[in-house]
Parts: sequence; structure tokens; C-alpha cells
Amino acid sequence: MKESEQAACFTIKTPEIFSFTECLWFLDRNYDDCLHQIEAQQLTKAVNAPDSPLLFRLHEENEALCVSILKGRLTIQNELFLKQYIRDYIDLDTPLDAYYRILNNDPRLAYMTETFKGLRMTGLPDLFEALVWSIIGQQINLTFAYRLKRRLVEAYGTKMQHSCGDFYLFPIPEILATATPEDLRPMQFSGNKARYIIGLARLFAEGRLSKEILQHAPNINDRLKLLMDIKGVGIWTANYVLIKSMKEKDCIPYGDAGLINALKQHGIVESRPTQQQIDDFFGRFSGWQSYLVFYLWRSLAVPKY
DNA sequence: AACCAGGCTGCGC
DNA sequence: GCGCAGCATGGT
Repeated sequence: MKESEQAACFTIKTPEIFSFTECLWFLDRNYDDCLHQIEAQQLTKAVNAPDSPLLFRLHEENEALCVSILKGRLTIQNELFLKQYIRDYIDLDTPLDAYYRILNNDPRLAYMTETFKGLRMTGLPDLFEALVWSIIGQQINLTFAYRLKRRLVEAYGTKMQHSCGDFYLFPIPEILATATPEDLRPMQFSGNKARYIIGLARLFAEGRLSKEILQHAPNINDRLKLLMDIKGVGIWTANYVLIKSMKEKDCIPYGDAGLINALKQHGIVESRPTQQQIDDFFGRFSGWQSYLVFYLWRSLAVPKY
């Protein structure tokens, strides 16, 4: 192997208040996610980088994240892209101390700063992927949602083969735009999910929606409206996507079954809370509302809560 | 077998 | 703007 190829790795210094274990745990959660593999505290994943697809592996060592490239060329441009991708993927750039101070002010939530210490928002930097995934997840349980995603990705995504297994890239809109609802029905997509997803792929393929377009919208309400004008995207999906893909600080996916369960389990709301009741509680967490939603989702996996 | 799941659309008010 | 039925599909 040539020296230049041996150098196909780099490190990223980890921030204060960071737990790689917590982040990996959330990414895994015992669900069958077809877009990454987590094993022995290592994450392996394929991404579409500007110069070529990359298969990378991430592990922690000496207060740094080590990124090694298993497949694909680590050009300068690809390295810049991957560095930023990882920073976005596990939200390395947000200092959490202010958030933890607010959590500690609420006796019902203070335990989170220890129990989930260092957990960072796991993002979906690819807007198209975030939208499709949220449509898949509407109104069905997560086990089934991950199964649907796997079928879609294996049928329309790009495979990267490696000695430790096959890794998939999420389907690009241009490919998915050629599918018909009849193609997706046998994979157990409902007719509506199939139509919504294909419509979305066409929107992206025709350049009528992109992350850039959304980023250029002047404010959060314009971004919500741009998203909710899409067939199949309601208030839940729009907020979910702004959290996961756009790092929006104060988004609440109203109606989210998991969120409401978590709020009930913490004694914060009664069943079937109104939007106003949820806003009243979240008001104190301005600047960290999205993060709080994320930590409440995390809490659902704790038996006590 | 009923009720639930990281909802949405279309309708009537 | 708000509430509600109807929908679609597997898990528990």
C-alpha cells in the first residue's frame, strides 16, 4: 500500500460534555438500521461525498474521534466534507453546559444530566433522507419503520461492498423518482406513503426543493411552510426534519406519540395535551427545545421512565 | 382481538 | 383556525 493511502484517516477532537457511548447507543437502540453498523464501540457508515462515495469507521481514542476510510478516496474535498458531516451527524459543535443548567432547574428532568450525560443530537444531514425517513415513520411503530427503510434502501440505494459486510447509501432522488407506487406496495408501503415518497423524490430531482432553498428561507415559519406545502408533510414531519436536518433549536413535533408518552411519564402533562399545554412547558427551554425533545425520546428507553 | 405506533388529508364548523 | 373521521399497515 502506498504511503498516501495509509494516511487515509484523521481525528476530530471531542468537545466538552460528550459521550460517544451515549451517541452510539441512541443511533443503535436495538433497531435494525440499514445505514450504519455499530459494533464494539465503532460506527461504520457509507456517505456520498463530493468526489466519491466513502465508507468510514469511527471510534474514540484519547479524547478524539478517529475516522478511518475503509473505501473511497480521501481527497481534500472529501475530507472537508466528511469532517463537517461527522460534526453535524453527532452535533459536536454545540456546547451543552447552558442546556444542562436549565435541565438541572427542573427536578423532574435533572437526572438527565447524569443519566444521559454527553448525549448529543444525532442528525440526518441529508434533507431528502430526513424527509423520506420521517414519512416512513408516520403512524407506524419503529420496528416496522426500520424494516420499510431497509427494503427501500436495498432496492434503490447504492451498495458499497466490504470485507465486513455490505453498506448502503441512501437512494438519491433521481432514482427514487422513477419508482411507482405499485413498486413500493409489495414492500408493504401503504399507498399514501408510496405516493408521498415518490412525490418528494420528484420534487428534489426537479430541483424544486433542496437544503439550500430551505436554508435561504428568512425564518423558521417560512421553512415550516415550505415543508408543509408538500403532500404528506404535516406539522410533525416538518418539525422533525428541521430538528434532524437543519439543527433548528426550538422545534416541537406536536402530536409525536413518543414525546407525549415521555411528558406523561415525567408527570408533566395529562393524556391528550393541547398544543398550548405543551408550549407552556417548553417555554422555559427556549433555545433548547429541540434538544429537550431529543432527550425525552431518549428517556423512553429507560425502564423507570 | 383490541389498541397502539416518532401522522396526514380533507372536511365541517 | 380547530376538531374529527377515515385511512393504511404491522406490532404487542
